[in-house]
Amino acid sequence: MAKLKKTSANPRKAPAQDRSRATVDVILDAAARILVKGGYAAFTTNRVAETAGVSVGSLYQYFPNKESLLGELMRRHVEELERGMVAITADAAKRPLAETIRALIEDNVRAHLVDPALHQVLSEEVPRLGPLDWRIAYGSRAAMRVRAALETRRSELAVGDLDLAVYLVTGAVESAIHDAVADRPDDLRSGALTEELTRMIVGYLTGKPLSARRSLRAAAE
Amino acid sequence: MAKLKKTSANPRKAPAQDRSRATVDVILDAAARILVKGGYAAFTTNRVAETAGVSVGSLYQYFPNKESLLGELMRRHVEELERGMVAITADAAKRPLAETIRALIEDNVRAHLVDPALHQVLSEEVPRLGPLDWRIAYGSRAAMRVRAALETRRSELAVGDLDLAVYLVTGAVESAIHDAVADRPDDLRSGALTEELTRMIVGYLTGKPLSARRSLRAAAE
DNA sequence: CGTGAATGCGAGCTATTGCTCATGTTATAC
DNA sequence: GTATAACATGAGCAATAGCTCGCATTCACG
Repeated sequence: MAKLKKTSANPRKAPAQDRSRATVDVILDAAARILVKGGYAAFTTNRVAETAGVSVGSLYQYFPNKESLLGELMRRHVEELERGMVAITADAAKRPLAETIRALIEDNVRAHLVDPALHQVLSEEVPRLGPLDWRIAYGSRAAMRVRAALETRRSELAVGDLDLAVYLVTGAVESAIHDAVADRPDDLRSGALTEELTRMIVGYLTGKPLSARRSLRAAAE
Repeated sequence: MAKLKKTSANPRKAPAQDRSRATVDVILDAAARILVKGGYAAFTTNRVAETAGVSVGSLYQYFPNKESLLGELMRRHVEELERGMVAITADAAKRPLAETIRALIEDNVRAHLVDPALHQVLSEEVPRLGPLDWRIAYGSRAAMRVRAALETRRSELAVGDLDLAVYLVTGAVESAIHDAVADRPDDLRSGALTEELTRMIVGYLTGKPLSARRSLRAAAE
């Protein structure tokens, strides 16, 4: 294996014509398919090019190195993940806390059910890409949004250190849902996991058990 | 890179003399050091042998392939992780639920503070080793133990699906602590995270907020 | 058209890896 | 002391890997 030698920080050419934009897409599609099918071990630039039906040369015309391929794949994924969250946290001040939290969890579940296999490989098997890694960037941005949302309802909260609480809560939700994609897909789809998670989080944050949950759910719809 | 060709399921020789037992240890030590220092990318059999001060030949006398090196490293780590948990869950019937849960969390924190760097590389960067992977095996055994412990106090629980609850709770604890090793080491060491986690979990499981927590902690000591 | 730029090609270079094997050295058994 | 098994060595093989570069093809546009 030639050691990824940081090929002189090469910002490769951006596609200008339609033909090349299609090439870029076809390459990324192939990359995703390979990751899903064979994991990171199968992810070689030669194989990606072959699967995409283009030559390695073309691949390296738009991606300076193998790492950047992963980077772009991750970027696109995060974009999708963040869309919903922004909308929900923006409305936090107008709605009851429990409702916002349930909405966030539901949205997270929904996002994780889109191409779950790729999502999983990307976050479990792909080596860390340094401090610019999407997981870190996404995680901290998500935490900031949730923190801001919770702050609009500070009086309802029964936690001391809000930062710590946000850290705990976002981490728990993210990881529970993420793991459940592989381990408990039925509970994910049925909403059972959403239900329990919501109960756990709301109870923790407000200090009061969320018992009238059925009615709350009805009210939210 | 020669593709790990499952070298004919070779069970290598086990060390018989003291000299060779020392060799095995020195190899595993070097392997751990390399993983911690350079991550999985730096983990090559040649480098491990060199760092250990032995030849590759000697390495392959005791480990059939690179994978098995990781396997042994993981096995030793899990052994350490499980020791405390077994003791605590065994006593679950005799103690209040909240106390058992706090003890489990505290023990998990303690375990994660032993060689945290190695623990992290092992669980984040090392490729999955198939269905025999330690993470899966360990996770499901841990879940079984916790489930059995909770069952001895079923009447205090306010959850419907105990399996789901155990899944949620063990996952949340494990991942929160794991992430906190990297993100919030101070909260981990100060006990703040233990405190909040315990509150969250006990509240969720019993349906009652754990408010008199200070006194509970005092009683546990 | 024709010309330069954009795009595409793929053989093959260089580096490195996992692992073997022929050979040497040390311990144990008798 | 000698034979046998355990242990150790390290040059080097086979297999890839990431990536380059000289050249071919296609496009935009006058």
